[in-house]
Amino acid sequence: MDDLYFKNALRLLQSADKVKARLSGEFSSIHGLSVNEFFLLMQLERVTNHRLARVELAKRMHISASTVTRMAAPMEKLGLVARQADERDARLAFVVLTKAGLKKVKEARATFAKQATYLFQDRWTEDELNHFSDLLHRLVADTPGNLT
Amino acid sequence: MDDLYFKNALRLLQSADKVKARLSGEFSSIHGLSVNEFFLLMQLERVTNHRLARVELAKRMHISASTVTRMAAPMEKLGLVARQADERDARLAFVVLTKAGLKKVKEARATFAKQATYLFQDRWTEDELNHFSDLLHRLVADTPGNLT
DNA sequence: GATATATGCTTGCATGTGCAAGTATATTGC
DNA sequence: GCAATATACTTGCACATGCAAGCATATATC
Repeated sequence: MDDLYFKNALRLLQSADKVKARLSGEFSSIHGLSVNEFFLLMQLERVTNHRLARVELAKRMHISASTVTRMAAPMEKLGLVARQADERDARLAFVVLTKAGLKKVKEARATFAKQATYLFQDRWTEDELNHFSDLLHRLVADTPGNLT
Repeated sequence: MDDLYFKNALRLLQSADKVKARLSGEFSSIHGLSVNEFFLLMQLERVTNHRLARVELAKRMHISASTVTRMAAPMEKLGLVARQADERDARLAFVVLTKAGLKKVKEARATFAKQATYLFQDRWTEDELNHFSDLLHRLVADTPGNLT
């Protein structure tokens, strides 16, 4: 069994490396967004009021708080997100999705979907896709940042 | 079907982010190696003569050639890998695993295996693991750098 | 054999990222 | 109410990484 654990973890990371490398190039050149920035926008999109505290965003994306600060800054300059304070707790600085950000994330989603299609289409059956989806879900089901 | 493609690609990347974040911290503190450095050593370990040209290593790891150059330098200082020239083609600079590197990769493999165990043990059946492994394999089967 | 093109590697630069420390605000314990 | 602690965020630093340019060598064309 140990070998099976090892093999699965390794293949998971290698597959993701490959897919991410393939996505990254084209993705950023189309929308001026990195895949990670796209993920950040999607986190905001799916949540009530389209806003999250920086710490919460960090947890959901498995990145550090400082990275959130630094990712948000350029996107704020582009007008995709805005900074919003909390009335009760002056420490909190929400990242909130703007109208322009909402539009951008919808466009980027189409690109991501197209790339995903290239990855699986004509090679995977619907059954395989459903099963794969279920198994992957088990790895992220308990994660508050699961985007699916 | 489009949604299914999208969901699978997204879950794959999110799962990997989560697993990698979890691995990274503990892993580097134990062996002084990053997960990526460990992957590089494993690429060398599994290949004839334990050596690869930098360009070949880059392809197999889905990283740029310059990254290989920069990853190899510190590991060379630590004595884990060495530089080796080709007799026929003076452009080639192989990265070759040393005896110390071979020892290190075996130790690190144990740590990786332990972490992988935490990930799946008590939550996944053998059937599920085998099926997951097969499906992941389809994503990397045609990749020369597949480590499994 | 000389020139043009291709290939392998390195380096300068810009950007992304985590950790530890610093600052500001909240909460807790007394 | 005040001191101690905890939390949210930012910033300095170190390191990782890709791209484009540069250099050296190999291969192709003539």
